[in-house]
Amino acid sequence: MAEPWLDITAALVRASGLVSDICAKSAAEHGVTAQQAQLLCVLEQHPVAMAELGVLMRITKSSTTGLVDRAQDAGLVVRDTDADDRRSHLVSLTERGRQLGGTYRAMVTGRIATLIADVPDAERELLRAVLSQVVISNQARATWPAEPERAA
Amino acid sequence: MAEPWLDITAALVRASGLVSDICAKSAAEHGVTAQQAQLLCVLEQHPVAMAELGVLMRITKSSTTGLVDRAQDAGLVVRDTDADDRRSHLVSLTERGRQLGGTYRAMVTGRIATLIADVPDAERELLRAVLSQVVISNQARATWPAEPERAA
DNA sequence: CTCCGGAAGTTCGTGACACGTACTACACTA
DNA sequence: TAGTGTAGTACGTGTCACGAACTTCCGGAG
Repeated sequence: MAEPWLDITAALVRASGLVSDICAKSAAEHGVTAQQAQLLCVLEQHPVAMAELGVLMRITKSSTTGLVDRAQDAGLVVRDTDADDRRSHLVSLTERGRQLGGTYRAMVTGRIATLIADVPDAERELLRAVLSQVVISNQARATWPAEPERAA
Repeated sequence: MAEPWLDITAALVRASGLVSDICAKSAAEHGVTAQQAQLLCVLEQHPVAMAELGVLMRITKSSTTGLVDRAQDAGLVVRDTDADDRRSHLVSLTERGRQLGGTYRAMVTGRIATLIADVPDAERELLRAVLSQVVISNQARATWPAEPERAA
């Protein structure tokens, strides 16, 4: 059968689904859901208050409560009361959550490397640069950690 | 604050989330869910049997039944018995489903055009070509229609 | 010091959507 | 005709999203 031709919208939407499926599959292989895996990524760098978590993940307060409840039940995160404000809780990773998040990210990274293995280095770097600029300019959710700005 | 540096995995995962959010928001503005919008896209070209729908959308038979039930209740699709095999149903779009699917895709297309408005044409074409090749090579779910192969 | 408005988070009810299991109706083959 | 397999549905379960209402706590004004 003839290979289909994809315009930019089709390419981006289908690529989005492909990457999303890789994340979901990798999460399932770690015994967690895609949402829990995202939570672990968001918490990777430092503890975050519940309200801020909801903002970062673009979900409501009640959804945040449920997601953190289930992650806590699974032993992946803990809630600590903020000493300065007893209304507020800080959510942080347990050792188990940190380790699982690490191996999850390694698995996703490996699968993405396989996905783009046939893309020449120059095109891959352009893909990286263009998508980076697009997600930064459009305030994409930070559901995968970034590195600090590196020297040129 | 310093702009973060994203490697290829971070860029792809965050871009995936961004595009997914555009689809979800556009679907909600049409009064449907993201899954229902995907269903309308899959059915856009021709009616599909239930079993094949599940395969195309990468969901189980029971999930397919539920999704089609809710879309049928919303007046977006109909089921027809296959004359050759009375076990089988073909699912097709209603006029309302076809129209809603069309305006949904136009809305997503417009938002994606805005997303990449600042990307130079040459880079945009390379992005399109690279992502197209990646999604075709990796059998991404066809949750957005393609055009038939066009003459060079 | 007291009171009020607002913040932080939880609870509850609801609905979508995913899965697996078991079932019914139907098709095909020996 | 009987046995095997297919197509789809019903049911139970769990996750995850939302909005409304609630409790606890904080900070500022009077």
